Amino acid sequence: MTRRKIQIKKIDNTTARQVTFSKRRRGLFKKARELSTLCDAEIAVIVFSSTGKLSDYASSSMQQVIGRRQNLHSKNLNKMVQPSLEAQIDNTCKTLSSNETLERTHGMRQMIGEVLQRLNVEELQKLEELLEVGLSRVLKTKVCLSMLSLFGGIIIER
Amino acid sequence: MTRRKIQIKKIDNTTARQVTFSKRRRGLFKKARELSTLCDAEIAVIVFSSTGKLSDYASSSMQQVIGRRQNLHSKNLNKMVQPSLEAQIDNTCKTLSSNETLERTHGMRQMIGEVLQRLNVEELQKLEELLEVGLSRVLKTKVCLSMLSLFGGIIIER
DNA sequence: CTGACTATTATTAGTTA
DNA sequence: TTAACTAATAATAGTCA
Repeated sequence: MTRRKIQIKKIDNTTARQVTFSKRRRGLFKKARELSTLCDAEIAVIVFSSTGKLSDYASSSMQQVIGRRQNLHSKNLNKMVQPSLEAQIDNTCKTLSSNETLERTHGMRQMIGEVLQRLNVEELQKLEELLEVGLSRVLKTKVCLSMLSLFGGIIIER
Repeated sequence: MTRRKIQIKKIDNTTARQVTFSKRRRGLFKKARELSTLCDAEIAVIVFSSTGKLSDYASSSMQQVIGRRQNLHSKNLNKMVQPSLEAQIDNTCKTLSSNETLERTHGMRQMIGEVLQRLNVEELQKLEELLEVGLSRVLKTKVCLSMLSLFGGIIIER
């Protein structure tokens, strides 16, 4: 597309491929950012490199769709002052089960977004272990189906 | 960026904004496709227009990340020959609760992907209603926390 | 590897049909 | 409206430090 026109197929040379990956990924994110700003659109871009490394762009309201917090890249990730995991879970449970006025699905989705914004990776892993131990097989099945339903619903509604 | 350089801020004129949206969205998807092909990367791009309409691009392995089936756009979506919703759920439950060798989390994630690929939008909505009725509030809380944990885990691991 | 350079191609803003 | 056209800007493949 410049010194020479190239054809769009996998670049064999590993080094060249990595360089192109970096350049074009930056370009892709820039385009996404511009489109979002110019047209008031919400955009999420998720990229896995061939070595499995994840990077992403998300306009503000899409942060929760890709399940990450605005400040995930902060060096101070684990040093932030925040309530304990237990307190956060407890608070989430209380909010979930007491707020009768929230439409259920909407409330759940919002909750997912809100809590994701407060938990970091390590905490999510602890939470997962916690559930791992506590859930019966029957419950797991229901959980899975619920996830399926809701996770599907978040994205698929169109 | 052509007849004139523009500055990147929301385009006021509605018509112009819509036109630009269409053009640039196509450009964004093309860039994503090229990056995926050239560099063997897995990419998902999710776009909501300002009016809320969803469109997306996903390289093959990312189809399940954005929760849609390869043939979602098929006109024959609802005419496909497939087992009843009840049979699918039943089968999913059996698989989930009988396969002892599947590592739990991995199994769940795989299941989500697999089932999403078989259910269509209407079926997901029916499934959601079904769960709506059946789940107690306590279970809902656990379901939400599980989703949080697993949904977070899918994306956040890096 | 990483960043800067630039000749060229690709994208697109504004225009016209 | 929607589509095609181009002049002009933007992105980038290849190169070099």
